[in-house]
Amino acid sequence: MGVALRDIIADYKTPVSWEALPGIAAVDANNTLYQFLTIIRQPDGTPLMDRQGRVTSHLSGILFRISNFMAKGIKPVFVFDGKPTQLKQATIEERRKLRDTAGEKWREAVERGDEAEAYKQARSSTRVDDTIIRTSRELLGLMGIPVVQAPGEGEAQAAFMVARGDCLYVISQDYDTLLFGAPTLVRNLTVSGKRKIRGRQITVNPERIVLAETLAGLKLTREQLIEIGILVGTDFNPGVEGVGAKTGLKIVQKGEFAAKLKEKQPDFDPAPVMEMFLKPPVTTEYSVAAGHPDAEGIKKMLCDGYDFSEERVDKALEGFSVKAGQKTLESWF
DNA sequence: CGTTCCAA
DNA sequence: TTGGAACGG
Repeated sequence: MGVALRDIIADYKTPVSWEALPGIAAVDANNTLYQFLTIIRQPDGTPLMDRQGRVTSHLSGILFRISNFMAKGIKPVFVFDGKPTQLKQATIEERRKLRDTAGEKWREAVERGDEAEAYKQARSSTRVDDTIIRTSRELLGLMGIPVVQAPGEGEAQAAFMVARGDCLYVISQDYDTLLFGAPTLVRNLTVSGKRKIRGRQITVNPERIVLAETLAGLKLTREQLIEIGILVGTDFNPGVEGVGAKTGLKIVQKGEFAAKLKEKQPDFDPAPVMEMFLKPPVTTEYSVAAGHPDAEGIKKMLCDGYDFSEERVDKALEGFSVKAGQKTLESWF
């Protein structure tokens, strides 16, 4: 998915404890929903569904994660994607094809009883469609979570909101927000900290990446970081074959970005992509103020509408409303 | 992913 | 009490 800068950013990630995170956080909504939909599945790949067969994985993810956020003093603002730019069309089309193929392979794997393959293909067939967006927004509204509609990329809008000081950091798994200028990015903000990767269980801790520290450490300007992104490939351009983050870093540090592109992709003009990261469409028409959670409304939607257990929803709401607006010990100092 | 269950 | 397995919808 996101721009593959992991290998050069690794040294500038610092573990961060939950105690250091209270405040307003700009959540990359599409990234979060995609994550829920890919991961909250049964071993054969079937997502959580109500009795009518409507997918509910995202609703489960939102309910429990936000309940935990609230209990820890993290006030999320969900930022949704707007209209994709023309630059992204090729990527969108490519992803659609991959999803469709995966959907077929999933069905085939289920038929022949290959559970591991079914799970893998099901994940690859994940799509954050209009229904997922609509139902997520409905639940967030009932929870009193502010929602921001980005004019373009949600990641750009989230970065902008942090840069303006309206939010403390962006929550996303992708590094794209750094290219969009997010001063601080927090990854792996999950409660359990445990993840099963290929049968192995590993502990994943929340980590913080400060853009200024990363640029200083790599001796780069933000424009140069974007240049590396362009070389390895972004949602807006395919990248140069055989160039990863480390090679890209070397090329850019030697000042050979333009020359390398001219050599490998003579017909490609990187200026519009650079422009997209430096001056993306964003809006100041938003509010990060949280509303009051409507416990009855949430129960009506989830329990009556989507067959959630009332007991579990009640429990999630408990941590929610009790701690909402309550000062954490940390914030007194 | 996050919660709950259950064996040790 | 703990942590891996099963469940949730």
